[in-house]
Amino acid sequence: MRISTKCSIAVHCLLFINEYGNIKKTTSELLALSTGCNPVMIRSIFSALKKAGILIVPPGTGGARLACPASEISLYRICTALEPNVLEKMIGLHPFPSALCPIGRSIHAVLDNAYEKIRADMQKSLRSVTLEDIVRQYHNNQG
Amino acid sequence: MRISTKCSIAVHCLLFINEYGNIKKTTSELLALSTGCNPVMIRSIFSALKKAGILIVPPGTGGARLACPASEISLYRICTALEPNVLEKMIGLHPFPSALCPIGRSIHAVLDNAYEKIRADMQKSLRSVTLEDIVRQYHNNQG
DNA sequence: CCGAATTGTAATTTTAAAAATTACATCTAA
DNA sequence: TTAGATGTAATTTTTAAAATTACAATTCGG
Repeated sequence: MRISTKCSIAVHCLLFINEYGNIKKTTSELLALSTGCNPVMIRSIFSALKKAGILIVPPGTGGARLACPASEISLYRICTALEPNVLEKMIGLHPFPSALCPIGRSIHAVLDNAYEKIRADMQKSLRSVTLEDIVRQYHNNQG
Repeated sequence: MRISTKCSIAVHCLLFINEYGNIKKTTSELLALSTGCNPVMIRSIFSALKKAGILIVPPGTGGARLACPASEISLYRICTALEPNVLEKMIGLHPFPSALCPIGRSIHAVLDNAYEKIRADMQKSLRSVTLEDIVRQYHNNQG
């Protein structure tokens, strides 16, 4: 699985809430309109962000708001909130190498070793970008 | 799109050819057996590796062999041979943000800016692992 | 306390992407 | 010339992502 569009939708919503959360009641309906996806998708994303301590979502009434400063919300936190094993699933393994072949028997162990390095680098990279950076970029863009 | 299983299958095949290419005629049929996928998939992967200057595939007769030293074949070269825009497709963008919303209008530009950093880091990481490393790991694993 | 507006979530359907299969033309060397 | 390969297009199957439907639970103004 790639890093799905959910991550981009989540960033979109968090940015929206950060910028306009005080002047608009940020409901799943409103954010569905803004992102162009459906309200159930938004609620499912919010549910995951809530569990991860990123977002406060008052049930019943609308008006989600950030649970912590934007500088503490990295892309890594967002991605793993939405899909805990995102890095493991990022690079696909062929599921049925032959046990009759010496390469087939050890390929998964060998690849895991190589991919582990890629995953560690990717984690570091995803940690290095925060919602704060994205907010700054949005402001520059609005210039 | 994630980095598909094609990349893992390609590494499997290249490792096989590097280790046993001189004592076995490495046909698409044989590698299909070893990897557990079908011969057409192998031929399609070989076709891409051939165009990228990684593999020599004599048409008609079997017996593919490496076109350059294992130390020059990085995971990045393999991945991009198989799917040129692999990094661009790695993180999904939601396709229809609303043009009526200020966030909706600029979200793609803002995300592209953030994701570009992730992609650059990922490229560097994928470049840092070569078939030579994987061959070494295979030998360690064999004891 | 009622009811409109909202969140929470399970179940289902639709859509899109990955992989396998089929088919057949082309190439090579014995 | 023929058996055993590769090359590739077209189709089908399988799997994963996303949308939709449905409805229970929550909140708060009146």
